[in-house]
Amino acid sequence: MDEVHIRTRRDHASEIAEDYVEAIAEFVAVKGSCRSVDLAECFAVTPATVNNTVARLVRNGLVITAPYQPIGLTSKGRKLALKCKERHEVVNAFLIAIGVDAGTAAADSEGIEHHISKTTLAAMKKILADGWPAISIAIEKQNE
Amino acid sequence: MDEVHIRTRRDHASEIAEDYVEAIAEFVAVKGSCRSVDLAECFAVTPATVNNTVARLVRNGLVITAPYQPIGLTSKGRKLALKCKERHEVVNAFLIAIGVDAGTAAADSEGIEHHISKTTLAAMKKILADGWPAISIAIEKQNE
DNA sequence: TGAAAATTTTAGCCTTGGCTAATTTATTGG
DNA sequence: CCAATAAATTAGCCAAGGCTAAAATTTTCA
Repeated sequence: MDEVHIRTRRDHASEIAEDYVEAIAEFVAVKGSCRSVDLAECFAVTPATVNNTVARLVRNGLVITAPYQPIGLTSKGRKLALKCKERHEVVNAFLIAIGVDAGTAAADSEGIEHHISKTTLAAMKKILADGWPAISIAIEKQNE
Repeated sequence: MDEVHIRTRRDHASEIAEDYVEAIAEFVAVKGSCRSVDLAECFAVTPATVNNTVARLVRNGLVITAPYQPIGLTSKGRKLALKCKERHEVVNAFLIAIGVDAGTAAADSEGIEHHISKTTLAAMKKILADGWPAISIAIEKQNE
């Protein structure tokens, strides 16, 4: 059991980092640059919190910025952002595929994405690409 | 976007509480009582951390205990534990159903469970009970 | 241009959830 | 029964991630 919870804790430590790089990449892509005020609005936190968090991400080598300047990603940050974006989109699409409404899917995928392993992500992608796996319950029920 | 992240933060704040009540319920069920040492081993944290966390859960009305005594749940705690256990089991079973191996399913469901809304949980349960959406339609058609 | 507005930063505070080390209390075996 | 061991608590530390309030900087527009 331990290893499981150790991973969960590790996942959590990187959740905010992942959310930030994903958002920064998005703002840069959509409006050309990313500012503190954008992230504050996006995450519903104060500018002070953004400043604090961005400083940590700079220390971690994910983000580059300078005082009163826009916020950008390092190549490491861009790489992470890309991975997260893809994973996020897969989870979102998958939730919709299993019948969850778009609004709920968007909300849930935001929380879920950070806890999806490579294996589970692959399983979701496979289903999105190839359809459902071998039929079990439904047909068995029908055949009873 | 904001509301989504506000919910994610709220979810996270209750994650550890949920994990603890779930574990406490499990220890009580399996071995009759729950001690600090059980939780420390379960979550791979030090006894000091367990003490600290349990004190918080007591403040929050989920847990009852006394110095050097076993750790139990309040009725509020039991109710939460039950809800979490069921949700956890659904997520786990669902991951296995989509083709994820049991070990990965166990690990991923641990992190995912806290971010699953009622709606998504219902979608997973429906699939576990009735089979895949597209297949169901196919069978319905066959039965026409 | 220069004053008001917006943005960013700083300082100082808080809770959560970790840790170690030392102490206290219970438990167990000789 | 009491000493050794195990378990639990306490004290004090830390980083993450929030906040407010005030100061500094940049931007905007009259």
